[in-house]
Amino acid sequence: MSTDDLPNRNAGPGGREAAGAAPDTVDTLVQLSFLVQGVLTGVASAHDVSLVQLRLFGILRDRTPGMRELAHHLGLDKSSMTGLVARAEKRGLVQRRPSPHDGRGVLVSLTPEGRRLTEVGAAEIAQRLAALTAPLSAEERALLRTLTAKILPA
Amino acid sequence: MSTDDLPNRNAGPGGREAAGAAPDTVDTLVQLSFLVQGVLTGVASAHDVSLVQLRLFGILRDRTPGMRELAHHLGLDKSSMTGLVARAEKRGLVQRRPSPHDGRGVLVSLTPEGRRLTEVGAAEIAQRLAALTAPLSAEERALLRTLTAKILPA
DNA sequence: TATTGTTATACTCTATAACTATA
DNA sequence: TATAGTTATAGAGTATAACAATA
Repeated sequence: MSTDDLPNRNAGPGGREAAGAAPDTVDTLVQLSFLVQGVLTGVASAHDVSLVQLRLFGILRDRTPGMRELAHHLGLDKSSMTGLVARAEKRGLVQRRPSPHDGRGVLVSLTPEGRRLTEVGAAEIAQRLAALTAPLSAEERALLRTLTAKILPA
Repeated sequence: MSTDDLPNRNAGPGGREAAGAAPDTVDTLVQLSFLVQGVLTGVASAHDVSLVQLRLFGILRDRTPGMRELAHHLGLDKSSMTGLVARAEKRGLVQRRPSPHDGRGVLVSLTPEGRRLTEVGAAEIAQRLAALTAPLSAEERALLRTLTAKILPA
């Protein structure tokens, strides 16, 4: 949550000279990312789940993947999925069922309660982030989308 | 790292109608935050430290705080600091010394090696994030800073 | 043999509660 | 009493390596 994170301190590579110089683009991106992640984490913990759990549920909104695919989506090792899914399952938020096509595989899906939590969480995130961008006009928001789209991977 | 995170799926509150509609501002912010955090985490783990450790070092660049102040900066409980600092200390990256003014307190500071790692890490982050914004013109970057400044807390 | 998933193990990170020692 | 910090404990999250079952 703190804002004085890593890059900068008026002495980075490339060198900002003036003492009271405006924060550069890199700083801006870092601070914005912490702000947004703080919102995401806050919503997750308001529902007693971690951000990774919430991301897991988000993936399951329109998919019923196996552990391997899930691990890939989350950027985790497959062995990490076992516990993650097991904890969510124990709380009745997801369910694990044997794959009909592959005797080795399981298919993970949201329970009704898990889906409810997911939708509520998504709505809260959307609402809180919309509030964050409230200072921007519609034109400025459009501009922000355009600029960000040039940065995000295709 | 996955991009299909929480908000949206063409069915959020406020409702995007068209099927192939452009991603909205909220989505954009979430994706951007994950992209940036991925860069930060990647740089940290390239040096075998966590992002929290790297943030800790960043704070210590121009301060010699006590555990309590450190915990406040990182948004952690003071009891969490003990292990965090102890692990960094064991690796020779920070040092803990008794406060001269308060018999109960300790002052945490970077070792020369810790400072080296911090500067290298900050430079790598700046470099990688600059690369990320390379598709933007100087004017566009300035615009991005302006827009973001309206979102970030004063 | 290759793949899917789990288990065993070990570590980091985090919080709560209880404690020590100063103030 | 109040504050700074640590310790004890518990749990989540993560990875590596070894394993079982199936393909």
